[in-house]
Amino acid sequence: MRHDGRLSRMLHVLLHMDEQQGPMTSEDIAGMLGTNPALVRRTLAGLRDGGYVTSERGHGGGWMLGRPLSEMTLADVYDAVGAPEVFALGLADDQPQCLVEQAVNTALRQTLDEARALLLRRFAEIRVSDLRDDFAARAAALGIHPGMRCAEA
Amino acid sequence: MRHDGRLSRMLHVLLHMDEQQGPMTSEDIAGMLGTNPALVRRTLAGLRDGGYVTSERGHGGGWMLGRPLSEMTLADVYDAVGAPEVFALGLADDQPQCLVEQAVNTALRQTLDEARALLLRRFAEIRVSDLRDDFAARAAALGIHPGMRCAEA
DNA sequence: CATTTTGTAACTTATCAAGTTTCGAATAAC
DNA sequence: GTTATTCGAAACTTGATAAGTTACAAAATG
Repeated sequence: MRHDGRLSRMLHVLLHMDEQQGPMTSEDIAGMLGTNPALVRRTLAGLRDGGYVTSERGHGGGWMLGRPLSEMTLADVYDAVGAPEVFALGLADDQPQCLVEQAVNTALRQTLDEARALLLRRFAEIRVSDLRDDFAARAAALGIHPGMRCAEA
Repeated sequence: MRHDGRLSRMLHVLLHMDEQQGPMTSEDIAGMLGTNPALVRRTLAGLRDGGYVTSERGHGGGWMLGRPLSEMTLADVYDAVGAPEVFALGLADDQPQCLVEQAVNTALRQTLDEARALLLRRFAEIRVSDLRDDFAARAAALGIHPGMRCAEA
Protein backbone atom coordinates (compact mmCIF):
# COMPACT_ATOMS: atom_id res chain seq x y z
CA MET A 1 0.00 0.00 0.00
CA ARG A 2 1.31 3.39 -0.79
CA HIS A 3 1.07 5.74 2.10
CA ASP A 4 -0.92 8.90 2.66
CA GLY A 5 1.22 12.01 2.94
CA ARG A 6 -1.49 14.62 3.28
CA LEU A 7 -1.02 15.38 6.96
CA SER A 8 2.74 15.58 6.52
CA ARG A 9 2.43 17.88 3.52
CA MET A 10 -0.10 20.19 5.07
CA LEU A 11 2.01 20.66 8.19
CA HIS A 12 4.91 21.56 5.97
CA VAL A 13 2.75 24.11 4.13
CA LEU A 14 1.35 25.63 7.31
CA LEU A 15 4.81 26.20 8.73
CA HIS A 16 5.93 27.95 5.56
CA MET A 17 2.78 30.07 5.50
CA ASP A 18 3.60 31.16 9.00
CA GLU A 19 6.92 32.67 8.01
CA GLN A 20 5.47 34.39 4.98
CA GLN A 21 4.09 37.90 5.06
CA GLY A 22 1.69 37.86 2.10
CA PRO A 23 -0.42 35.07 0.68
CA MET A 24 1.14 32.08 -1.05
CA THR A 25 -0.32 30.98 -4.35
CA SER A 26 -1.18 27.38 -5.07
CA GLU A 27 1.63 27.48 -7.57
CA ASP A 28 4.18 28.62 -4.97
CA ILE A 29 3.08 25.83 -2.70
CA ALA A 30 3.05 23.27 -5.48
CA GLY A 31 6.65 24.16 -6.30
CA MET A 32 7.54 23.72 -2.65
CA LEU A 33 5.92 20.29 -2.47
CA GLY A 34 7.09 19.14 -5.86
CA THR A 35 3.59 18.76 -7.20
CA ASN A 36 0.99 20.87 -9.01
CA PRO A 37 -1.45 23.60 -8.01
CA ALA A 38 -4.65 21.60 -8.48
CA LEU A 39 -3.57 19.04 -5.94
CA VAL A 40 -2.61 21.80 -3.52
CA ARG A 41 -6.06 23.36 -3.84
CA ARG A 42 -7.76 20.04 -3.37
CA THR A 43 -5.88 19.27 -0.18
CA LEU A 44 -5.95 22.79 1.27
CA ALA A 45 -9.72 22.91 0.71
CA GLY A 46 -10.19 20.83 3.83
CA LEU A 47 -8.07 23.19 5.89
CA ARG A 48 -10.05 26.14 4.59
CA ASP A 49 -13.31 24.47 5.58
CA GLY A 50 -11.90 24.11 9.07
CA GLY A 51 -10.88 27.77 9.18
CA TYR A 52 -7.17 26.95 9.47
CA VAL A 53 -6.36 28.79 6.25
CA THR A 54 -8.14 31.29 4.04
CA SER A 55 -8.01 31.66 0.27
CA GLU A 56 -8.52 34.67 -1.98
CA ARG A 57 -8.94 34.62 -5.71
CA GLY A 58 -7.50 36.93 -8.31
CA HIS A 59 -4.55 39.30 -8.37
CA GLY A 60 -2.63 39.22 -5.14
CA GLY A 61 -4.69 36.29 -3.95
CA GLY A 62 -3.55 32.97 -2.56
CA TRP A 63 -3.49 31.16 0.76
CA MET A 64 -2.89 32.54 4.23
CA LEU A 65 -3.19 31.24 7.75
CA GLY A 66 -6.69 31.57 9.17
CA ARG A 67 -5.48 31.52 12.75
CA PRO A 68 -2.17 31.29 14.65
CA LEU A 69 -0.29 28.00 14.58
CA SER A 70 -0.63 27.91 18.36
CA GLU A 71 -4.35 27.38 17.82
CA MET A 72 -4.14 24.22 15.75
CA THR A 73 -3.03 20.77 16.79
CA LEU A 74 -1.83 17.95 14.60
CA ALA A 75 -5.18 16.31 15.30
CA ASP A 76 -6.95 19.35 13.86
CA VAL A 77 -4.92 19.12 10.68
CA TYR A 78 -5.39 15.38 10.50
CA ASP A 79 -9.16 15.85 10.73
CA ALA A 80 -9.07 18.70 8.22
CA VAL A 81 -7.44 16.54 5.56
CA GLY A 82 -10.26 14.03 5.97
CA ALA A 83 -9.09 11.93 8.91
CA PRO A 84 -7.61 9.33 6.58
CA GLU A 85 -7.15 5.72 7.59
CA VAL A 86 -4.29 5.43 10.06
CA PHE A 87 -3.31 1.81 9.44
CA ALA A 88 -2.13 -0.15 6.49
CA LEU A 89 -2.88 -3.29 8.51
CA GLY A 90 -6.51 -4.28 8.33
CA LEU A 91 -9.06 -7.02 8.73
CA ALA A 92 -9.73 -9.48 5.95
CA ASP A 93 -13.49 -9.09 6.46
CA ASP A 94 -15.27 -6.62 8.71
CA GLN A 95 -18.45 -8.62 9.22
CA PRO A 96 -17.47 -12.27 9.00
CA GLN A 97 -19.92 -15.13 9.54
CA CYS A 98 -17.15 -17.32 10.87
CA LEU A 99 -16.95 -17.21 14.65
CA VAL A 100 -13.22 -17.84 14.59
CA GLU A 101 -12.67 -14.90 12.33
CA GLN A 102 -14.84 -12.80 14.59
CA ALA A 103 -12.50 -13.68 17.44
CA VAL A 104 -9.50 -12.64 15.35
CA ASN A 105 -11.20 -9.38 14.45
CA THR A 106 -12.04 -8.64 18.05
CA ALA A 107 -8.45 -9.04 19.15
CA LEU A 108 -6.96 -7.12 16.27
CA ARG A 109 -9.53 -4.33 16.47
CA GLN A 110 -8.85 -3.87 20.15
CA THR A 111 -5.13 -3.63 19.59
CA LEU A 112 -5.39 -1.35 16.57
CA ASP A 113 -7.92 0.85 18.34
CA GLU A 114 -5.59 1.23 21.27
CA ALA A 115 -2.66 2.21 19.07
CA ARG A 116 -4.85 4.59 17.07
CA ALA A 117 -6.13 6.19 20.26
CA LEU A 118 -2.58 6.76 21.44
CA LEU A 119 -1.63 8.26 18.11
CA LEU A 120 -4.59 10.62 17.97
CA ARG A 121 -4.10 11.58 21.61
CA ARG A 122 -0.52 12.56 20.85
CA PHE A 123 -1.64 14.43 17.74
CA ALA A 124 -4.09 16.35 19.90
CA GLU A 125 -1.30 17.26 22.31
CA ILE A 126 1.00 18.75 19.70
CA ARG A 127 0.30 22.25 18.45
CA VAL A 128 1.60 23.10 15.01
CA SER A 129 3.46 25.98 16.64
CA ASP A 130 5.38 23.41 18.70
CA LEU A 131 6.97 22.11 15.50
CA ARG A 132 8.02 25.62 14.58
CA ASP A 133 9.33 26.37 18.08
CA ASP A 134 11.16 23.09 18.48
CA PHE A 135 12.77 23.63 15.14
CA ALA A 136 13.78 27.21 15.92
CA ALA A 137 15.32 26.12 19.21
CA ARG A 138 17.27 23.33 17.62
CA ALA A 139 18.42 25.51 14.75
CA ALA A 140 19.61 28.17 17.20
CA ALA A 141 21.48 25.58 19.26
CA LEU A 142 23.29 24.46 16.13
CA GLY A 143 24.05 28.00 15.12
CA ILE A 144 21.94 27.63 12.00
CA HIS A 145 20.13 30.73 10.92
CA PRO A 146 16.49 29.73 10.67
CA GLY A 147 16.02 31.11 7.18
CA MET A 148 14.38 27.83 6.57
CA ARG A 149 13.38 27.92 2.94
CA CYS A 150 12.32 24.96 0.93
CA ALA A 151 14.60 23.71 -1.80
CA GLU A 152 12.20 25.03 -4.43
CA ALA A 153 11.54 22.52 -7.17
CA MET B 1 -4.44 2.65 0.02
CA ARG B 2 -6.03 -0.66 0.31
CA HIS B 3 -5.14 -2.38 3.54
CA ASP B 4 -3.04 -5.42 4.22
CA GLY B 5 -5.04 -8.37 5.53
CA ARG B 6 -2.29 -10.94 5.73
CA LEU B 7 -1.91 -11.01 9.49
CA SER B 8 -5.66 -11.19 9.95
CA ARG B 9 -6.02 -13.99 7.44
CA MET B 10 -3.16 -16.06 8.76
CA LEU B 11 -4.50 -15.89 12.31
CA HIS B 12 -7.81 -17.12 10.99
CA VAL B 13 -6.10 -19.97 9.20
CA LEU B 14 -3.99 -20.96 12.21
CA LEU B 15 -7.04 -21.16 14.45
CA HIS B 16 -8.81 -23.42 11.99
CA MET B 17 -5.75 -25.60 11.60
CA ASP B 18 -5.72 -26.02 15.34
CA GLU B 19 -9.17 -27.60 15.41
CA GLN B 20 -8.41 -29.86 12.47
CA GLN B 21 -7.00 -33.35 12.87
CA GLY B 22 -5.31 -33.90 9.52
CA PRO B 23 -3.63 -31.48 7.16
CA MET B 24 -5.59 -28.79 5.32
CA THR B 25 -4.93 -28.34 1.64
CA SER B 26 -4.32 -24.94 0.12
CA GLU B 27 -7.63 -25.41 -1.62
CA ASP B 28 -9.49 -26.00 1.65
CA ILE B 29 -7.96 -22.88 3.08
CA ALA B 30 -8.60 -20.85 -0.06
CA GLY B 31 -12.27 -21.78 0.12
CA MET B 32 -12.32 -20.67 3.72
CA LEU B 33 -10.73 -17.32 2.92
CA GLY B 34 -12.66 -16.77 -0.28
CA THR B 35 -9.55 -16.74 -2.40
CA ASN B 36 -7.39 -19.17 -4.36
CA PRO B 37 -4.75 -21.74 -3.46
CA ALA B 38 -1.78 -19.96 -4.98
CA LEU B 39 -2.29 -16.95 -2.75
CA VAL B 40 -2.63 -19.21 0.26
CA ARG B 41 0.67 -20.92 -0.53
CA ARG B 42 2.38 -17.60 -1.07
CA THR B 43 1.27 -16.24 2.27
CA LEU B 44 1.71 -19.42 4.28
CA ALA B 45 5.24 -19.76 2.91
CA GLY B 46 6.39 -17.17 5.43
CA LEU B 47 4.82 -19.07 8.30
CA ARG B 48 6.49 -22.25 7.14
CA ASP B 49 9.87 -20.52 7.04
CA GLY B 50 9.29 -19.50 10.65
CA GLY B 51 8.37 -23.06 11.65
CA TYR B 52 4.83 -22.11 12.59
CA VAL B 53 3.33 -24.46 10.03
CA THR B 54 4.56 -27.36 7.96
CA SER B 55 3.60 -28.38 4.44
CA GLU B 56 3.63 -31.75 2.69
CA ARG B 57 3.20 -32.36 -1.00
CA GLY B 58 1.24 -35.04 -2.77
CA HIS B 59 -1.58 -37.34 -1.71
CA GLY B 60 -2.70 -36.64 1.82
CA GLY B 61 -0.51 -33.58 1.95
CA GLY B 62 -1.35 -30.06 2.97
CA TRP B 63 -0.69 -27.69 5.84
CA MET B 64 -0.47 -28.42 9.56
CA LEU B 65 0.62 -26.52 12.64
CA GLY B 66 4.34 -26.71 13.26
CA ARG B 67 3.97 -25.95 16.95
CA PRO B 68 1.18 -25.32 19.47
CA LEU B 69 -0.72 -22.04 19.24
CA SER B 70 0.48 -21.28 22.76
CA GLU B 71 3.96 -20.96 21.32
CA MET B 72 3.24 -18.23 18.81
CA THR B 73 2.35 -14.62 19.42
CA LEU B 74 0.65 -12.20 17.08
CA ALA B 75 4.04 -10.54 16.70
CA ASP B 76 5.49 -13.85 15.47
CA VAL B 77 2.79 -14.13 12.85
CA TYR B 78 3.16 -10.49 11.89
CA ASP B 79 6.87 -11.03 11.34
CA ALA B 80 6.26 -14.26 9.49
CA VAL B 81 4.05 -12.58 6.91
CA GLY B 82 6.85 -10.13 6.23
CA ALA B 83 6.34 -7.47 8.92
CA PRO B 84 4.33 -5.30 6.55
CA GLU B 85 4.07 -1.54 6.96
CA VAL B 86 1.83 -0.75 9.92
CA PHE B 87 0.68 2.71 8.90
CA ALA B 88 -1.18 4.15 5.98
CA LEU B 89 -0.08 7.58 7.19
CA GLY B 90 3.38 8.47 6.03
CA LEU B 91 5.89 11.20 5.34
CA ALA B 92 5.84 13.10 2.08
CA ASP B 93 9.64 12.74 1.79
CA ASP B 94 11.95 10.69 4.00
CA GLN B 95 15.10 12.73 3.42
CA PRO B 96 14.01 16.29 2.76
CA GLN B 97 16.42 19.18 2.21
CA CYS B 98 13.95 21.62 3.70
CA LEU B 99 14.63 22.17 7.39
CA VAL B 100 10.96 22.84 8.06
CA GLU B 101 9.98 19.56 6.53
CA GLN B 102 12.68 17.85 8.61
CA ALA B 103 11.00 19.27 11.70
CA VAL B 104 7.65 17.92 10.56
CA ASN B 105 9.19 14.53 9.90
CA THR B 106 10.84 14.42 13.30
CA ALA B 107 7.58 15.08 15.09
CA LEU B 108 5.52 12.67 12.99
CA ARG B 109 8.13 9.94 13.14
CA GLN B 110 8.33 10.15 16.88
CA THR B 111 4.57 9.86 17.22
CA LEU B 112 4.22 7.09 14.68
CA ASP B 113 7.13 5.19 16.20
CA GLU B 114 5.54 5.38 19.61
CA ALA B 115 2.22 4.08 18.33
CA ARG B 116 3.94 1.34 16.35
CA ALA B 117 5.93 0.31 19.40
CA LEU B 118 2.75 0.04 21.44
CA LEU B 119 1.10 -2.02 18.73
CA LEU B 120 3.99 -4.44 18.38
CA ARG B 121 4.36 -4.72 22.14
CA ARG B 122 0.71 -5.73 22.37
CA PHE B 123 1.13 -8.15 19.50
CA ALA B 124 4.03 -9.72 21.36
CA GLU B 125 1.88 -10.12 24.47
CA ILE B 126 -0.94 -11.98 22.75
CA ARG B 127 -0.49 -15.65 22.04
CA VAL B 128 -2.53 -17.08 19.19
CA SER B 129 -3.92 -19.56 21.69
CA ASP B 130 -5.37 -16.62 23.62
CA LEU B 131 -7.66 -15.88 20.70
CA ARG B 132 -8.85 -19.46 20.69
CA ASP B 133 -9.31 -19.54 24.46
CA ASP B 134 -11.03 -16.17 24.69
CA PHE B 135 -13.35 -17.25 21.97
CA ALA B 136 -14.13 -20.59 23.58
CA ALA B 137 -14.87 -18.90 26.89
CA ARG B 138 -17.16 -16.36 25.30
CA ALA B 139 -18.93 -19.00 23.23
CA ALA B 140 -19.49 -21.13 26.31
CA ALA B 141 -20.86 -18.17 28.26
CA LEU B 142 -23.37 -17.56 25.48
CA GLY B 143 -24.29 -21.22 25.31
CA ILE B 144 -22.95 -21.47 21.78
CA HIS B 145 -21.41 -24.74 20.86
CA PRO B 146 -17.91 -23.93 19.64
CA GLY B 147 -18.24 -25.92 16.44
CA MET B 148 -16.80 -22.85 14.88
CA ARG B 149 -16.68 -23.65 11.20
CA CYS B 150 -16.17 -21.16 8.48
CA ALA B 151 -19.03 -20.40 6.13
CA GLU B 152 -17.25 -22.22 3.31
CA ALA B 153 -17.23 -20.19 0.11
C1' DC C 1 2.21 -44.00 -14.16
C1' DA C 2 -1.80 -41.39 -12.77
C1' DT C 3 -3.36 -38.38 -9.17
C1' DT C 4 -2.86 -35.18 -5.66
C1' DT C 5 -0.77 -31.41 -3.75
C1' DT C 6 2.79 -27.99 -2.92
C1' DG C 7 6.36 -24.52 -5.08
C1' DT C 8 6.99 -20.82 -7.90
C1' DA C 9 7.07 -17.65 -11.53
C1' DA C 10 4.61 -14.51 -14.34
C1' DC C 11 0.86 -11.94 -15.13
C1' DT C 12 -3.69 -9.24 -14.24
C1' DT C 13 -6.88 -6.68 -11.23
C1' DA C 14 -8.54 -3.48 -7.76
C1' DT C 15 -7.92 0.48 -5.03
C1' DC C 16 -6.89 5.07 -3.96
C1' DA C 17 -3.72 8.87 -3.20
C1' DA C 18 -1.32 11.47 -6.23
C1' DG C 19 -0.92 13.70 -10.30
C1' DT C 20 -2.80 16.15 -14.48
C1' DT C 21 -5.72 18.76 -17.63
C1' DT C 22 -9.08 21.93 -18.42
C1' DC C 23 -12.34 25.39 -17.95
C1' DG C 24 -15.26 28.37 -15.30
C1' DA C 25 -15.68 32.10 -11.79
C1' DA C 26 -14.02 35.71 -9.04
C1' DT C 27 -10.85 39.49 -8.16
C1' DA C 28 -7.76 43.21 -9.12
C1' DA C 29 -4.98 46.27 -12.24
C1' DC C 30 -5.02 49.14 -15.99
C1' DG D 1 -14.55 46.62 -19.66
C1' DT D 2 -10.72 44.15 -20.93
C1' DT D 3 -6.97 41.59 -19.38
C1' DA D 4 -4.12 39.01 -16.24
C1' DT D 5 -4.16 36.41 -12.12
C1' DT D 6 -5.76 33.08 -9.07
C1' DC D 7 -8.86 29.89 -6.89
C1' DG D 8 -12.77 26.18 -7.56
C1' DA D 9 -13.98 22.09 -9.28
C1' DA D 10 -14.77 18.35 -12.38
C1' DA D 11 -12.90 14.69 -15.01
C1' DC D 12 -9.39 12.00 -16.10
C1' DT D 13 -4.61 9.37 -15.83
C1' DT D 14 -0.76 7.39 -13.23
C1' DG D 15 1.70 4.73 -9.81
C1' DA D 16 2.25 1.49 -6.23
C1' DT D 17 1.14 -2.89 -4.36
C1' DA D 18 -1.81 -6.40 -2.00
C1' DA D 19 -4.74 -9.42 -3.89
C1' DG D 20 -6.03 -12.36 -7.30
C1' DT D 21 -5.11 -15.57 -11.28
C1' DT D 22 -2.97 -18.80 -14.48
C1' DA D 23 0.11 -22.21 -15.52
C1' DC D 24 3.30 -25.64 -14.95
C1' DA D 25 7.15 -28.06 -12.72
C1' DA D 26 8.33 -31.04 -8.76
C1' DA D 27 7.39 -34.19 -5.25
C1' DA D 28 4.77 -37.69 -2.85
C1' DT D 29 1.32 -41.38 -2.67
C1' DG D 30 -1.22 -45.37 -4.27
